[in-house]
Amino acid sequence: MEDAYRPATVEQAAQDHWARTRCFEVGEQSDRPKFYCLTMFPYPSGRLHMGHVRVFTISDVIARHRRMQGYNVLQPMGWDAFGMPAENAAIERGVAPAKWTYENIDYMRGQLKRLGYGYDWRRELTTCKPEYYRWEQWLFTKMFERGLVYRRNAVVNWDPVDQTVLANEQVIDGRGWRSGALVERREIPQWFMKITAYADDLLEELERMSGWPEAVKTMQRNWIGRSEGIELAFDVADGDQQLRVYTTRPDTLYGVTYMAVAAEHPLAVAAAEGQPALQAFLRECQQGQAAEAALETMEKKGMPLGVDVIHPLTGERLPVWVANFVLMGYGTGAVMAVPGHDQRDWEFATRYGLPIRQVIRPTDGRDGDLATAAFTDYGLLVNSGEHDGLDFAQAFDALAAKFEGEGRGRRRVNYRLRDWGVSRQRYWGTPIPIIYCDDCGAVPVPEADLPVVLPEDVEVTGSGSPLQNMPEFFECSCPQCGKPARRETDTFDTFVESSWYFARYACPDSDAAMLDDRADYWMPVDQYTGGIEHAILHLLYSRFFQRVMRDLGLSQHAEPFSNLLTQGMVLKDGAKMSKSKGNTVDPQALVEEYGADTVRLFMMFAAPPEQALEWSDDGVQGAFRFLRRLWRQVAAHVAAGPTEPLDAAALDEGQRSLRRLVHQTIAKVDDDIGRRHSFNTAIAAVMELSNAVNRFADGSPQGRAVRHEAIESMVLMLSPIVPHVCHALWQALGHEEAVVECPWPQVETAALAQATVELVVQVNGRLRARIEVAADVDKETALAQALAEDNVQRFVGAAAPRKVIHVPGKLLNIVV
RNA sequence: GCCGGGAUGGCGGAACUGGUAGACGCGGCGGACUCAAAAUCCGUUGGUGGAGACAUCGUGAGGGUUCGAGUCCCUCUCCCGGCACCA
Repeated sequence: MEDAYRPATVEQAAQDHWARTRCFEVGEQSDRPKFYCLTMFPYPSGRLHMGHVRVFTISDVIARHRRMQGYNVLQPMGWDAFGMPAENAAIERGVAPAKWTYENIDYMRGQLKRLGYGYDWRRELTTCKPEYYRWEQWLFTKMFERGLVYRRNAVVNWDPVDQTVLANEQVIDGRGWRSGALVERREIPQWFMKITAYADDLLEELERMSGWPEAVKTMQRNWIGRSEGIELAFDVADGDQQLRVYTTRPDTLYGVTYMAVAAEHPLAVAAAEGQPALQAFLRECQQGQAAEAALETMEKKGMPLGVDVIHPLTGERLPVWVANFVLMGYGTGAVMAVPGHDQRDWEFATRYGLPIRQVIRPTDGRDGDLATAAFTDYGLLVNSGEHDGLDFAQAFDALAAKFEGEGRGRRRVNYRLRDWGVSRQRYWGTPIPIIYCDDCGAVPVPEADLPVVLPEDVEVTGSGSPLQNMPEFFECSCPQCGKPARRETDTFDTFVESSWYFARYACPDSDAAMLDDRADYWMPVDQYTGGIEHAILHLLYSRFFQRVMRDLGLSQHAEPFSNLLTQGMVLKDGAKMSKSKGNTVDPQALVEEYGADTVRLFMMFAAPPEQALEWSDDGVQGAFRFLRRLWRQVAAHVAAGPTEPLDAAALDEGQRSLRRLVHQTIAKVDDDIGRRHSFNTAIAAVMELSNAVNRFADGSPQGRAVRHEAIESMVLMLSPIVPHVCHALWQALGHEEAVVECPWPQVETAALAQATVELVVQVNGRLRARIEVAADVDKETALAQALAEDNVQRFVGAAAPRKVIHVPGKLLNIVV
């Protein structure tokens, strides 16, 4: 064995071994239980960044640990290859998106291999290839047949100068990123997937998903936003029209003092005819961005339409206002305003001098003063005629029954979740397989004509999609009647590709079907790891697609991911690493300087996976130093010659003590990696063991046997984290079999036994002494021994203890 | 604005189910080795007082529950993620 640790040669040798033995290529014939370990696949942006290294290392450690525990582990890798950056590169540098993407993939694949991840590369997926997206197009046509997709108008960010649709991130301070023009909201026809048809199922199943973090489940619950309320029609005065609204607070109905409608609402459009001031305001409402955060934070403005509605209970006339915060696309495009009991309505009413009426009285003695804010809690009805004195539930039932009897309203479950708009007016994406025929309407492309291939040789200008200028792409004939027709030039949202790739890894080469039997063997994913930023959209869309695939008979499973780990970001100087901030650290340079193992070790040691990780160059040095120390430790042990077998019964106190630590550490590391995913504490525990071995000076035959067990255990325990150096060290320890094929070390319970333990002694909850007691000591004995301590006596004094709390094996608290 | 999360020494973090605050690592300081430096090794390292034993303060801020709170509850501050066309 070499004296010095040389990562470059060590890592090359280990990677050659894995490639030669193809040990990460797995099939479905196995007597081991399956374990499917997956990370969110990367966008091929050009080079790996530290965030990638972090998430892939987390997953690789889990996969290698499971493998040692005897599972048939699948860990695949692929590329989420469609998306805007490729178009941006095309605009800026004139390189075709396809060429740019494939070159990035080639480079990044090399980087992944250099980092030593245990992937089954035969299953690599690239979503911009027709073999992949044809099945996505196929699924869309099946959803079309089942009525799960439809077309309607929806709002986009419109750049009036570049004449193009902008993504939210391309709008900076309300202006187009390239033109600088003020962005407008514009409605265009788009395709939608009916995720709302699964809203209740997606919501309810969360209750049973014990392997997901509570925070993610809470966010999804709130996103789906199930509410129970009443849909109610107000009669428009002086006419036969009705204004429909939905409310979850029918108990506040007597407090309605005005109505608010969206600028696009028919009532507003009709009222604006011949009223230039109102028309100007409606135009103003269409300015600004489509993003909800922008809408919610903008100044709330409105104007009266000069139209009244009749209050269905009091017969009072209520003015209808148009307001910029009410959106036509959500709900009915109209809301009833209760300024006394809704804060946004309160602010609007205060601004425009509209009446504020109290109709709910607090039940806990508060005054509920409406002069400073709305009172939004539940309470008892007042100023509500015959309904005075009812509580929320009673008022809800009474009013629902009344309106249902009159045919004016009905109880309704409503969701905040909206259907998924999948149309994008972009080039670099999966073509939507639809043909528009003047006679037959929107017709899905027949299965035999799939895939609709995206032309790769195009010129991207940044103004609209190149597909719109390519007759050879969009000119076609109607599949139904054969007449000349026009192909859809919009492409899919890239979230569509990432909503089913996890299942496709099971059968990436299947050209007869989207999924086959192999998907049922591997699915669901046992461990899914990715960024918390995907907590809602990607994970909800994937849950939706998995259900659609189940309902089409492609899978038996409703849920795609059994266990979810959401990892934090990698920061430097407290900020997310980004080119614009100039605070990036290139993984490639570090791998070249220290080796992959050092980078992996630092990543796993610096922070628990869910938390943000603060980058530290010194910390990387420390990780490298530890590996070098480990190397020397093994080298010194090996150089001292072979050891004799361990005889557990013949050990002295010092030997038993080190051996106890070995088995305690195995138990802790197994739990830390396998259950808690607390890799940083697992590494700390092995470091402590390594320090203890260094201090252990016993050169006797049994002393060396104990040290041998400790060192072999350390190498096995570290091998999921730093697999290359452990591959070399395991060989140096004289093993024929590679460490990657070794089972996880077993805890020997007998080695954990301990005759005495340290007990912390507190007086009135404050630490005053530590005593050594028998492991099974009773309370009285422990108390007597504690009272014999000088420092305990000082604080207890002559008084008799009022109360004694004994936590066996931990603490004794004397209360005086 | 709404939803979710976070805040512990000089720094990254540990404390898993309410029971020893600061494991492990980095950095600092002192020492050994060396002509010297690097590397390595040993010791030490939250603040204050004390020679020490030890005492006392201390987990973003303020309050509360408890024999005991970093951990539970209430109020607040700041930071991060998401908000449906970034991925």
